[in-house]
Amino acid sequence: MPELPEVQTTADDLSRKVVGRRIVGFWTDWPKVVRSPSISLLKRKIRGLKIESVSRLGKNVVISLSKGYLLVVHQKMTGHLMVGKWKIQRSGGKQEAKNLLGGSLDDKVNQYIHAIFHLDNGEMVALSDMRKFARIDFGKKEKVEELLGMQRLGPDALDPKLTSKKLGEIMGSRKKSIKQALMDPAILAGVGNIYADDILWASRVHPARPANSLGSAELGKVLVNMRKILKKAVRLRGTSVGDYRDTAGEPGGYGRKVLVYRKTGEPCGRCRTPIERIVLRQRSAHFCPRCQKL
DNA sequence: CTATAAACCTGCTGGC
DNA sequence: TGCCAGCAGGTTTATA
Repeated sequence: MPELPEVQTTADDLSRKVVGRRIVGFWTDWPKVVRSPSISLLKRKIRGLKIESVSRLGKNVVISLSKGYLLVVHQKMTGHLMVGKWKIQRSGGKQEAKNLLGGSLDDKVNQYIHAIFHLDNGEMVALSDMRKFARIDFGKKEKVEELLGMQRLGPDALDPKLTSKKLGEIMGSRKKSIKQALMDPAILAGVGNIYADDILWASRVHPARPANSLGSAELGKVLVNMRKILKKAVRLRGTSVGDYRDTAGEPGGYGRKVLVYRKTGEPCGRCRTPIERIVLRQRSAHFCPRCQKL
């Protein structure tokens, strides 16, 4: 599941691999993947635009194009962008993307390719997404930014301007649990289930604590651990607990470093107490019942 | 305004 | 072995 570190890895890879290239075509077999505008408009307007830069905002991959256009991809749960060369084959009602470059871009990933941007050097940027939740927005910079603004995105989790005072302001009025608040993109952008559990474990804060019940010292710890853990995960090129892959189809390295996520019953790394799992608003949360008191 | 639930999807797991 | 309910989770949309 791509969270901030996975999306950062994707954006960095794309920066290295496709900046300077021109987009010459677009293909999809899943019309819903394009949220805005219409597919025909996207196909017509994107042709010939040059990729100028790639960055990340929250969990969005933001691709700046020439002539003031912007392409925003949200990979949601199982989506990942890859760079390579594929051939789309149709057999019966099924179509299959076959990788022509070899390497780690195996068939398991390729069979879920639902959108392809063709580049002027013959390479492609492909969006593989088993569960078809990913979404693409395209348009003039102002228009897409307005669209992103509609999400009322909170500050980015790695925004250097985010102080513990500001975090206190954001959390102080929230009655929902600290874990839900950390994961709510309208409050804070970039943190998902895996890192939220690890950040709270490192901060010794119980995930079900109301956000507005945390003291300033606790919020300070949450901020420090959030930065430490997210930056470490970026260095390790993300987590592959689910089926996240980088743009070359390789898994991330944080998976082996996960502290508590999906470690129910395993000993806590600090006190050996078995890790517990609870359900918070239909989502699982993992924590140490001894280190993280309510 | 806040908060919650359902919807979007499909592969995998576990129970029978 | 096969079927099927239930689970996984980021975000949007609908509802209270």
